[in-house]
Amino acid sequence: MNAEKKEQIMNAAVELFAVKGFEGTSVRELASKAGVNLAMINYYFGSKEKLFENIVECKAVNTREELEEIAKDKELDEIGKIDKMVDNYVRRLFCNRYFHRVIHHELMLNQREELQNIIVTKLFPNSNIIKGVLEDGIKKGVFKKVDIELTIASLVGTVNQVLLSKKFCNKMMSKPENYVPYDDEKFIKRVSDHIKSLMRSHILK
Amino acid sequence: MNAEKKEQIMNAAVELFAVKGFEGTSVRELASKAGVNLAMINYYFGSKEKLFENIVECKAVNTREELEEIAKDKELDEIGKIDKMVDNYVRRLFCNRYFHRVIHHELMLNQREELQNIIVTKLFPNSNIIKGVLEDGIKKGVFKKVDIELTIASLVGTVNQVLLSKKFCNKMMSKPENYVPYDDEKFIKRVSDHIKSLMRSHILK
DNA sequence: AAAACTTAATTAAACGTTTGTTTGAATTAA
DNA sequence: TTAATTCAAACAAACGTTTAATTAAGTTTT
Repeated sequence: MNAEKKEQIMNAAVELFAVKGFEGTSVRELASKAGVNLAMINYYFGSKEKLFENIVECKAVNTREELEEIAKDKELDEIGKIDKMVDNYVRRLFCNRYFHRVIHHELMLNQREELQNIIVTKLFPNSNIIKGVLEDGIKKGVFKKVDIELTIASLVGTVNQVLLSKKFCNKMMSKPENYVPYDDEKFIKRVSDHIKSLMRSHILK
Repeated sequence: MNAEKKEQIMNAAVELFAVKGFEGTSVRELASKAGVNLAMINYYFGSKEKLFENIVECKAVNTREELEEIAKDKELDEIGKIDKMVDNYVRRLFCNRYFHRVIHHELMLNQREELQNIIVTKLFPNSNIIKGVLEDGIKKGVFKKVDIELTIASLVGTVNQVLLSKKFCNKMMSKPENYVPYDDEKFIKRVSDHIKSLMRSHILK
């Protein structure tokens, strides 16, 4: 197995799936972008759908560990943990925005049951860690008794909102149409700062 | 032109596009669901893509007027306006969740430039009205000097987050897999209340 | 009011492409 | 020599769209 060529195909696929969707991407276009022969995709992955599953399995970097480390850090208080998790989460999503789009795209559709289950079981533990920190803070009396689940939805949803539509994002931010906000370090900080401030005022007593 | 049959086709299309995506829906499946002959779709709309454009033009109910009425209401103070707008927005999106999914889906993809422009020009004025209220509140000194654009992103993003993936939503809310939260009046109120509380603590001095 | 005519709506069948996938020969690597 | 890789070509199936024939509805003429 040529691991390098497999990588090439997967990278091309992530970008195409993100921009055109799974159904909107043909294997010919995909092969062309990856610079490999059409038949190589089925040779390596078995089918277009198996390629998709392979991508989700591979590219879902183990983010749980990073978050768990923050959750266990005894040098941080509850709000400090939330701050650090937000920074971590925003940065990671901005970096892997193509992959994240693919995931989000797939979650929206009710196709490919199998794939949905893989995604949910990979994503769920992450939000569970944040949930734990919120619960701790409430128990200790440093956080208000907020709606924990929806607080997480606000956190995740805010990032998604700016991440998922460049056009709408630029219009809202009064940036030119061709501006790419996702590589702009200042913009990442702006989003991070906003969410942290939003969370602080919402949960801090 | 048989307006009733046109409606049938559009309604079937919205639901299918929402669940399977535009590319993932075949005109045969669509015709079958709408209970019309395959050729009727091109007879009435010209093409599958024109049908899509037609849906966006037709179904985008003029929500601007409702929001503008709230914005102009002299009986309400700034935070009262925000409260009412949130209620209005959440309820409307939950009611038209299929259509909203289609819009969101299309905004994510960078296909069909024409269609994207239609959508953005229809959606943009809405967020601009909310923006106006936030600016007024800040000018009057009753609101904190928050990041206005990202505050709107949080508002919209929170609703989207619970609206766009039933599976993830149910998992997060510890509901059974087959539960449909979007018709549950209690759930709508819960989301509304959360966002209002989030906004109040974030923007109120 | 009936018949003749005209236009609109509906249909099954077929159109040419494109789709994902497979094949079997050619090439490369071990 | 053997096995793994690469490739052009072909596969059947599904795609969006069009066609030409038929039915229904509406209008005009007798």
